[in-house]
Amino acid sequence: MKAMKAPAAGAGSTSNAAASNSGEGVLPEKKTINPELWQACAGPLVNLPAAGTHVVYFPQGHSEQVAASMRKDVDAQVPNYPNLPSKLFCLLHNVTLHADPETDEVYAQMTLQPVSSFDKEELLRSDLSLKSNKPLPEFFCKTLTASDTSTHGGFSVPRRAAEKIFPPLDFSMQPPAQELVARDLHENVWSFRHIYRGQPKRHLLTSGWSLFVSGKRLLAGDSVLFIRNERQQLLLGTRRANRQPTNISSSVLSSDSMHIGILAAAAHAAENNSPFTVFYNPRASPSEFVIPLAQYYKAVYNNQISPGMRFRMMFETEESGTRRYMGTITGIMDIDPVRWKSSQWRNLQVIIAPFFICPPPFFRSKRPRQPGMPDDEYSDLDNMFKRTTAWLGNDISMKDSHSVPGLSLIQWMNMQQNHVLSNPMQPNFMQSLAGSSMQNFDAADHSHQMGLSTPQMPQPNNSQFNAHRLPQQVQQLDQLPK
Amino acid sequence: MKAMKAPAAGAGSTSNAAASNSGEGVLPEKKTINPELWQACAGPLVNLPAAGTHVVYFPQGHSEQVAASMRKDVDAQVPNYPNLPSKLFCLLHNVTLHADPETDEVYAQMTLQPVSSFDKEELLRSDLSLKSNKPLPEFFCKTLTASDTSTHGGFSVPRRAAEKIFPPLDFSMQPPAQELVARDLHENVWSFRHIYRGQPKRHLLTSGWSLFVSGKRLLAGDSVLFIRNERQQLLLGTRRANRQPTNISSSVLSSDSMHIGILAAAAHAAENNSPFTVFYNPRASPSEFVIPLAQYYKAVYNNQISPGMRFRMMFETEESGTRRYMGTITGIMDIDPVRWKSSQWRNLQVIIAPFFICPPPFFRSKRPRQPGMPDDEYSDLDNMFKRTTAWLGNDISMKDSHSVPGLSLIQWMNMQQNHVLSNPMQPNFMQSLAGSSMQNFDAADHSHQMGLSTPQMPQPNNSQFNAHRLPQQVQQLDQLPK
DNA sequence: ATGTCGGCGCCCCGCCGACAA
DNA sequence: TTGTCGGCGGGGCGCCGACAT
Repeated sequence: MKAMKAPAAGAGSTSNAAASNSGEGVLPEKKTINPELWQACAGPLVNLPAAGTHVVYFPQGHSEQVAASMRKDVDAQVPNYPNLPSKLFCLLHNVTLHADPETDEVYAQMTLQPVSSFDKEELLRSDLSLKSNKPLPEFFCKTLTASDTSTHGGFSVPRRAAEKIFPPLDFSMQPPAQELVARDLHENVWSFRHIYRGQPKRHLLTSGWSLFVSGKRLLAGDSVLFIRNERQQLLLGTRRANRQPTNISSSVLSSDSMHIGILAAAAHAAENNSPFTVFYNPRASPSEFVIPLAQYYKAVYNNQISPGMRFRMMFETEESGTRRYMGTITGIMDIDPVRWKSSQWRNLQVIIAPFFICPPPFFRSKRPRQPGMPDDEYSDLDNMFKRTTAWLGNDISMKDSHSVPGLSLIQWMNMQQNHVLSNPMQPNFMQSLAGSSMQNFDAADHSHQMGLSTPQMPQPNNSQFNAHRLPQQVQQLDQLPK
Repeated sequence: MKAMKAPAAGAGSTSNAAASNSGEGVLPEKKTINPELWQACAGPLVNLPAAGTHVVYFPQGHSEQVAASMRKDVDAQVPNYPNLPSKLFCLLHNVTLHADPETDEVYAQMTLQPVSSFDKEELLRSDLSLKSNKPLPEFFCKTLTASDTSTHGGFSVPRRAAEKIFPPLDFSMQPPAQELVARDLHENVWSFRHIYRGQPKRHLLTSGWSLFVSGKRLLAGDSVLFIRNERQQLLLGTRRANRQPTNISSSVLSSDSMHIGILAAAAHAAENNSPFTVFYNPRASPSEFVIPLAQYYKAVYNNQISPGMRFRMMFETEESGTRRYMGTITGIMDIDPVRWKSSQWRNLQVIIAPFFICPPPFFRSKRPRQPGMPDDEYSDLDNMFKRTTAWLGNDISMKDSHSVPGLSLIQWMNMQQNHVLSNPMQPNFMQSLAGSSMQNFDAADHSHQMGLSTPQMPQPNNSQFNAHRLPQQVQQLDQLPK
């Protein structure tokens, strides 16, 4: 069997027509980023507002993103901007998608213009844009193993993923094989030899794979994802596991100046109602800080937020799916009452528990799974038990299975640090938690309310719910640059 | 002859004691950067002020550095800061040296505190710090050829460089060879096999070299430099040729916000006399924007700046040496009279000519050269003729060879765009020019003064001096991110 | 179903002098 | 003096199934 020569994978692809060069135009040779691939790399919980609609911008959240990117907290050198409110109502002029040419890290550039008022029609248009999300195309996401990234061999494709995403093989060949061609976020073309061989039989990517690994500088623990779009084309993206903060920018600007720049730019725009530009990095930022106006209104005016209230939270799984958890509000207070008084940014303290509707013990899913899709279901439920029982103990009784799928709460209403830790080895947890979406709950059963006296610092062992809580690890994970 | 196995070049070196973590502390595992190596990588014209002395800070220049790093000019979205003067007198609390862990790009972090006044003693101390620069250690710098960076072979060491920098070989061996061990800016250890072989005989680095090239991701055109310090240790650094702007930071902060951040941070510090932090990137910044106080005073108060005045300008050669050129002032005006009125930043328009003291035609230097050292002499003078006659024409008469080595002018007094272009194929020219140092001249002979009516836009062909001037190319080179 | 490893073929990395600029 | 290339030997890249989990 002769090995097929890898046909110049990643060879210089010509850039697309430079169309989306509005607004800032930092990168002169801007390419058009495929929106589906961008969304897949960003994760299933990320939802960008639509251009032309109205949004709410939170300077606090923007500052948090910089702090996370710089692995440095906001410090006291930053001056106060008394005329800058904790939220700005803005018209979102423009949204362009980007990807770092070195790391493939996805981010979005938004041009915002503060507005002093808006009418009902604009609110409705924002509401409409919430529902117009077409379903994501088929894709799968796999975390690379040591074997996948070593120079010793190729890439082992999960069976269901290969059958769902890749073109069907011609099984009359021995062994069945074909050439796969996929484009990345920068329109670079990568080609792989896809072969079905071995004993037992399995799907493998061989020729071309090592060029991809070395070209993208992938390491074990990073993830690769393949998409088949509606035109049956293959797209592929990556996600880095080791989220090193981009301290590269520290060679240009001090983190203090960055924070000042964000606040001063927003303050200047707010005073003059002039447009300004922000960058949103969904996988570096703890939370979304630009949210649709309708989402804000539903959260604030359609619900009575109070301690004891329960709601649904969405978390991202390792395979880029989603999973439900339950959050219980334990307190409402400003996270920074000095600088940002009466802010709605992270003003809820929450504890989190896994969310079951009707979990039969040791239930094993028999129906066909869809590993890559945001399933929002209970596939792999035995695994879930393993993880949850490890930190919640065995004496949990979930009585609140009667969920009321209520109105959407907004993602920025988030717990501060008062949450039960899931698996400390799962760094995605904090990030997913921060980006979680919420749905309110039947608030009738308040038997599990914590009633903490000092909500910022969780009191251990005052309830079965936080019996295994580890405040130091919570603290530590909070400071990860997720 | 058996090839020596490369002894794990670049294997994980342990970080030094974290000492210099004052001020910002962005990088927690800060290493102590070797000052001599940092200086060599920064270039012979870079001169950092000493900590504890007084300096002058120019927000305009700081903003220019960001613009150069972002490949984007300052635009109109930046608000005015009427209370921010064009220069700030500051106490320089702290200077720490850094190097980008990815690219080895050198930069310095400075903590400045604006002062409302200073006394004579502080001015004298600043003056003293100007003279206390001990001579640089021996080093050489070579631009890598295609053969140097290809996987086909090793590194060809220039003969004089090897003899001057490397430990002497034992010529009783056949062939003479030894192992070289050198540390880079991050205290990583690289080892090379240094061998003297071939017909004709030459110095080569073989085993270990390719690991260095791939580890540093060096390409043909990049430069590598070796230093032998006073303890006979080898240090090595790199310089990238393709100065791609660090648009990585654009995924965090818009360039507008960066400019605003710089100006707002300086304005806030100026109002409160509070400390602030800046980063100075000598090879990305067009000019130094933090200069010693004494240097400023000498330039402003010891000289009568006027059109027609001549002075000496220092340029960096490709081999990291220096070369003199002559500048003639053709105009004095604000570069941005709206935003920065009466600023002394780049308020001189200058034309440039090569500087000869007594150039014998087709003189060929016979004395031993020192390729790496800042020679400030006329080695390679025939080459210089080739370059200069190509753009100045043949009818140049230099009558001003009687130089008066006057007081130092400061580097920020710089031409705007009104200069004769040297070799368009030499991208270092603009950078060196921007970082040039100046010495004033005998201003008696004004016969070559340009007397331009519209100084910003040079009028072609109104003098023998700008007969070959190419404004468009000047413009183009000006926008390079040097 | 899939992660890891021994086996091993062959490509290409990398050391050599020839040769020319 | 030094940049490039043909020659060529050997290390490691990369394809294979075995085997374990």
